[in-house]
Amino acid sequence: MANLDGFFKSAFTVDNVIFGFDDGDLKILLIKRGEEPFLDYWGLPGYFVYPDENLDAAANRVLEELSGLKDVYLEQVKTFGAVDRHPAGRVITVAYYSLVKISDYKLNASSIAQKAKWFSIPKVSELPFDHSEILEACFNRLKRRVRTRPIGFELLPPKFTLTELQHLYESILETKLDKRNFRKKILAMNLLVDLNETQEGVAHRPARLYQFDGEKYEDLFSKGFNFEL
Amino acid sequence: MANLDGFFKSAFTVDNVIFGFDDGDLKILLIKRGEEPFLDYWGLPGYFVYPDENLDAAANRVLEELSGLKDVYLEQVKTFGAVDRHPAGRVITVAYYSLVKISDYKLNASSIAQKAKWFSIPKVSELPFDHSEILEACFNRLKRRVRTRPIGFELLPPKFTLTELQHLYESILETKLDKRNFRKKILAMNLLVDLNETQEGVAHRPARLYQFDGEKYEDLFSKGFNFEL
DNA sequence: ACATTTAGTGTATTTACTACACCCTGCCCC
DNA sequence: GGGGCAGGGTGTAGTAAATACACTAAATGT
Repeated sequence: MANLDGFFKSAFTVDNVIFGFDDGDLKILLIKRGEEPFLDYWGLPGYFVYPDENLDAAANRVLEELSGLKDVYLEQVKTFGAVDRHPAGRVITVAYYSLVKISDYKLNASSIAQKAKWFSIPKVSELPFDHSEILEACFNRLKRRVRTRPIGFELLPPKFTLTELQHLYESILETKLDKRNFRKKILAMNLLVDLNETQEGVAHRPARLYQFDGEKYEDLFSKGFNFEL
Repeated sequence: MANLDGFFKSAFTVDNVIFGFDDGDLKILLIKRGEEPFLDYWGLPGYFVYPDENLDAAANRVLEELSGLKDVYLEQVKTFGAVDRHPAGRVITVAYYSLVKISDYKLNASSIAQKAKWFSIPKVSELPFDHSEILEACFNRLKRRVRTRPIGFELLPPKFTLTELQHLYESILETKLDKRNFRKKILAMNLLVDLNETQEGVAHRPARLYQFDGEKYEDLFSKGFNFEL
């Protein structure tokens, strides 16, 4: 084998765009950095990948250390490797996004995050490193993916109303949707279970609650069914 | 800044799935490896990324060293980083695919490639490292991308017939398409220029030749037009 | 000239998409 | 306890897009 020592001087990190949905708004979780560079800036959660750690595992670890959550939806999006993107040397980063139910989320005290906070996406301004570019790539990926895979449900509590679901899609896709057409289409797929329960304590007519039937989806999917919204 | 030295001991490579279309078949370019590990195996072209080189540049370099081609369509797909994927240490690889016109392709003698050869995709068997997985990911990406972006033309000579174009789509999508509906749809987009020329020297009725109008596409695209096939 | 091979064309049917407005139900407040 | 308020919930008609389908045309080779 040729001498490759000169190549083994790089590092890589994972960065994770963590999406949540709350209060009718799509949000992402940012942390106030506790280390240089960019000390005290709000940035994407991320960290170096350990030598004996797979990439997906590293992305999961970052998420779990920060939030305590396991088994969340996680998808690799793109790798960013501009030569000068990190001051400490050659560091490429593998960007992931994940979808969490904000109701499950519980902030963990953590060495890498002094403070974490949910931000509505339009309110996110310039981020350190190339994190703005990473956010954009992940958001774009989510926009496309959410139309062809039933991953929106990862952002909602187990029981949800059709209006909540519609608002979720509206904030991801950044459009308005027609109520009747939306309901027609989503119900026609037969992937929602009507729980015969209604909201409580709302100051208006309570809405019916539904649940997503993941098993049924898997079954249909394996037979060639394509979710499409 | 905390001591991060322990992290700066990794390397990364790019691997490139180079697609071509010839003889009615979608093909990929493999090289017979000239180095350990996996000496003499057919594998994907790829190499280490130099310390001062961006990722896209490295993928372009690999392609150019091998084929002499510049300015080809290139897209990053996914990064593979299993801990044990490379015997020389921790090496993650960023997978790209590229689309070349086989007619332009001219084999370059190269240190990393003793020999290169086009393989029809179904005839590709097990590849070294995780290259089979990489191929699958890139092929899947191409299948999706080709339906929503006019990138198929990158694989055809500048002048082509509608039948050639249809066969190209059929071999990427691995389906049969209806001739009349295909022509109706593609011509309705008004992105093909009828050159008023016909094939010569064919033992049947010669077909008209068309050219893809990339400028027109860019113009329409910027106004919200979506290619969709 | 005739057999072979691929090129090229139109219509009818079905299916999916879009646009659109009113009544219902429960709570709150006066 | 009656009226107002705030969403919840429902159907149809028109339009556009997708599909299925079969014959004639033009060149070459024998």
